Amino acid sequence: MSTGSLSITLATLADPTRRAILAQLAQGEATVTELAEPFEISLPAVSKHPKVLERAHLITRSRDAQWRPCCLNPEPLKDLADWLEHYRQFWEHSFDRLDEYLQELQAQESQQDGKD
Amino acid sequence: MSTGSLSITLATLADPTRRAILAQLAQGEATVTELAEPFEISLPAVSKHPKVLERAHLITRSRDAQWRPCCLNPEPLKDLADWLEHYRQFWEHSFDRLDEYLQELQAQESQQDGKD
DNA sequence: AGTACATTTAACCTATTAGTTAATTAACTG
DNA sequence: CAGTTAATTAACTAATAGGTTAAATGTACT
Repeated sequence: MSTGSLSITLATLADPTRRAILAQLAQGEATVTELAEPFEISLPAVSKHPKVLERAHLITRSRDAQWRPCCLNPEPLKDLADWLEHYRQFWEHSFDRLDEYLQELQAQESQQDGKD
Repeated sequence: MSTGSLSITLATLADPTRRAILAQLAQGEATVTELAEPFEISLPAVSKHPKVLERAHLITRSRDAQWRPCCLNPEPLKDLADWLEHYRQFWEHSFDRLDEYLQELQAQESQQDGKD
């Protein structure tokens, strides 16, 4: 995956309204008006978000008469997850390292206890 | 984790320079000058990124004389990974579901074949 | 004290973003 | 065909981001 599309994915997901829209679409397809319902902002404001999500390939849209149902597309999320995997070791092993450190500390203290 | 900090994490990661810096820090601590080395932009421009990364808690910084070594902090990445998990089913089961759907379709057709 | 190095701050510029209201397009319905 | 509903476009605004160059700060070395 290109650096560029990862940047676009992340920038698109950075907006909480868009993440809320994605969460709603995780429950199934929805039209713009349906998506707009939970928000207090104007309809044109909401309407811009599917466009942004579509440009980032996070959703796809079809046409059903005057409705434009939106559908979640998980591929960019998978790409993001793949990128994140490179860093997993850093959060998974940090407890181990803390643990190691504490054990080391205890070992030193025990040595001192023996000495004094 | 709050919606706000996820937004900050994502917005911070959306910049490719900052992701490159994180990748560099995955190899170990580095100073601003060291971090700047691979980039063509000015030093003050680079210098702004650690500030942003620090605000997002993606790095921590210490002080060693006139150097300010940066160190990766994986917590926000873990939070992001946790958020992403909610969507994993969509990319992992998407083939399965297509498969299921096709099987369902075939089953219905078989029923109809039986009836008619 | 004076110089050199690492980093940041200040002041500025430009592009982009997310919102607004008003107007427009497109499709169905009576 | 007239009216209604769904969605978008247009024109504008305010805030923010990421870069620039020049100046300032902090620390070490001699």
